Amino acid sequence: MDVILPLPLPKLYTYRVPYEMNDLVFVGGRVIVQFGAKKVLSCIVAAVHEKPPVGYQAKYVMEVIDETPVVTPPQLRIFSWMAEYYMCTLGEVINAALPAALKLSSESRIQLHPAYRDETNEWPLSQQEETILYALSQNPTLTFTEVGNLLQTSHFHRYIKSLLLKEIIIIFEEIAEKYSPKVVKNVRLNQELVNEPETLEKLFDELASKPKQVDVLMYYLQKAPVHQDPNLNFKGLDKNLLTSNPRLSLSAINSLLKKGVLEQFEQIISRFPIDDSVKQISYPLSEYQENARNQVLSFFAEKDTVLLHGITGSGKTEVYIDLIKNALEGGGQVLYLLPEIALTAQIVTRLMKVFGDRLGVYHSKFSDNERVEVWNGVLSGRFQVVVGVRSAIFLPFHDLSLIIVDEEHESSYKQYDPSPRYNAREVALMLANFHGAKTLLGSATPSVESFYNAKNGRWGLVTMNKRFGVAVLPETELVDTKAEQQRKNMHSHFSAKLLEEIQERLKRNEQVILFQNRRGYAPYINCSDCAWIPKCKSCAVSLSYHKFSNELRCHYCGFHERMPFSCMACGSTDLKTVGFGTEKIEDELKILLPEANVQRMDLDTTKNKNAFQQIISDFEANRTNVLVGTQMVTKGLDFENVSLVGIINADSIINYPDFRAHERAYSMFVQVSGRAGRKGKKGKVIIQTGNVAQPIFQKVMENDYQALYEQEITERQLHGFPPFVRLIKITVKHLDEKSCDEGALHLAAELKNRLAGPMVLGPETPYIFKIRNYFLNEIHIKLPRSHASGRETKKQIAEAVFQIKQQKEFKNLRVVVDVDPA
DNA sequence: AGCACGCCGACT
DNA sequence: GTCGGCGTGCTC
Repeated sequence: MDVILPLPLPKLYTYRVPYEMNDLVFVGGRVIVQFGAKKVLSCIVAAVHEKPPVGYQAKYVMEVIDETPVVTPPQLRIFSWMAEYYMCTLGEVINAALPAALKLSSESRIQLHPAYRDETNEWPLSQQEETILYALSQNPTLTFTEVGNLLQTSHFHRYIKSLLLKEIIIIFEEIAEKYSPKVVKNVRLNQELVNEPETLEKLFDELASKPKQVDVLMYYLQKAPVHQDPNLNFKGLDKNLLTSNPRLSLSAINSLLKKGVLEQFEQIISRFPIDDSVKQISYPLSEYQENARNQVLSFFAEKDTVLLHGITGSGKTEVYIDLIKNALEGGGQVLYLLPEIALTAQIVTRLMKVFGDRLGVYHSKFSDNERVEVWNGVLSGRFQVVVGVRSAIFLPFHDLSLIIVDEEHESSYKQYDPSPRYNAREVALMLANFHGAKTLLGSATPSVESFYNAKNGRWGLVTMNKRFGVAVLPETELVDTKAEQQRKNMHSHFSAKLLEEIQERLKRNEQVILFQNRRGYAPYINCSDCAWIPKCKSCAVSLSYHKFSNELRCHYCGFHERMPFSCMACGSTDLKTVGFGTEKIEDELKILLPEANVQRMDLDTTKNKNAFQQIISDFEANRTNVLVGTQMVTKGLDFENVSLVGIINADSIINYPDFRAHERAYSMFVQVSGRAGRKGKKGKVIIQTGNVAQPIFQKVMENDYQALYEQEITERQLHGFPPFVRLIKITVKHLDEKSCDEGALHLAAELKNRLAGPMVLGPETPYIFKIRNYFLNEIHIKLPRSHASGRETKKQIAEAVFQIKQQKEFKNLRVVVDVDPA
């Protein structure tokens, strides 16, 4: 039997199945095996066969966990595809796919040897061993981690080994199922009392002197009228319903339980309660939307993928909902993907109203137990529609018929940090292909790649360029900050024009959103006397100043320290902040417009679970006049009362050294502008820039996506960027700068040797050349589209990396391969 | 990824 | 000597 271990190992491992487990093992189920000397872990069965690997005596499977598969065969197919396409191991994909609670892990524990007695011990014991023994006299068992903490060292294994050798302790492995079903305590009437109404009547007579207990019983009978339907008693009532009711006495409930009149029992319930009170509401489509829906459907008759290019406020969501309903009628499952910041309570509630408890929600803010329930709900077919973030593509669908990828252009569909470095949009297309499902990609500002596919006829293209209802497009005005500066019209980062407009909204009791794409107070500080700038010790970046916490922070490694009082280089106390982030904008606005109620929404103010919702509801209830924020304020939030949107510094968004910079900037401007003036009111957008001549503004103001696309596609063709080539980014990391540079050079040379020379670019030292103490170098591969999937190229890359790492001077080189980088 | 093993330099 | 620090290699 072959298993996939949730580790970055390049191959599968084969275990022998004990005879008695033969019938219990199947593909997609979890089994427990021992891997290595002691590690015990759960893994997924990938194949059941009888071919032992070359020359090895196999170990046996220890235990079979599941009675039915947790991973379905179509999932294994897509996981393998991901591993190959994104150049990672199956183990890494599985690891990312399974909710942590489905991954059983072992924690080694120690306890005293049953035969050990303190007084008969003849072994000399070290200080550390004494400490462990003492701890074991207080606790029956200790985990390895606990021992490590106890001794304040990570080298505790030698002491454990020593104690083991002296037969003082024993080790055992504990495997914990981390998923725990939610259990409620219920109470119900003693069944005899239900079966024999006379006994119940008699009971009431007996309780005449105990009015509190009668109250409890009456309440129970009112909530669960068992005399009308005796079956109701099986379900009983949630005990909390009784105990938390202030009109009922707790001691009365307890005496009834004691007497056996009521009995308590436990019930496993779902974390997503079935709420049949939700009436499924359907919104009728407008004629315009219906037309778009029909176009999508007719494209689906001949094409698998359709791009819906619909401007903000054109009512795409209604079209999606209608298409989902349509797909469900055909009996299949539907996956609706949204970027994290767009998956808000607003949209979930809206979908709930239509799909009720057939809808599963997969969000990264969910607890692990909740994720397992969604996983199981999809597996069992309870959830036919799932709305979720990028990781929802891992769910165990067995019969998808439609996938919707909303805000298709969003770069957050791409995962970078832990491998697999996948793009959920691309995986969705492959997933649809495997399931024979259709895919609808939607965006107001499609990615250049997608629009290219739609224009050249590979995909269908449906356009919605009218705003829904009476909503009108906002009016956009550019403010030239350079000119205003000269006219002394700038109050710090605010132009007189912007301030004036904000004040006007305040008077009219309308709301304002200000967008600044950088968090913190200032990106760096600077000594006025010696020009010293505090830098991160581990990364090649300056530290950002965060006023609220009075700290300097590194946005790359998380390092933070107190804001110094004086310059660390010359001792001068004249430290000034340079540049600005959301925090400074908030601060200054509070000073410039003291009457305004300003709130900030960025990564720093939304760290805890409820903060985000709190800020939103404050704004919704008009308790906040001005909302200052990063990208978070740009997505999916519909506020009717917002009539002004200000972009504080447009240039910082445009000026990125990246071939997607303009595309991203355009999309961001359009997205933010979309927040202004919904539902009838004409909104206004003010863009502050030092470069009014930048042609992108013209396109934003005229809402001319086509022009942007034409411009971008020309450039991409000219310079060889996607969609005309596939990009693969190879990052070479090393703790030593010289080894990093040399390793990168060698690797690039090897790649040029193996691949057609012009495809390999670099190595190049990136702008931020060190992160977390690792020096970086980048190599880019440009793979012509004619190379199909690039299978062969990837093989060559893998071999080249392997070969370089064989050389002992590059042993410690870390190589990260990113296929289709964002 | 962990984790063992083994080599090395430093501390008392 | 013992302790703690890495580098290296392996896991059916």
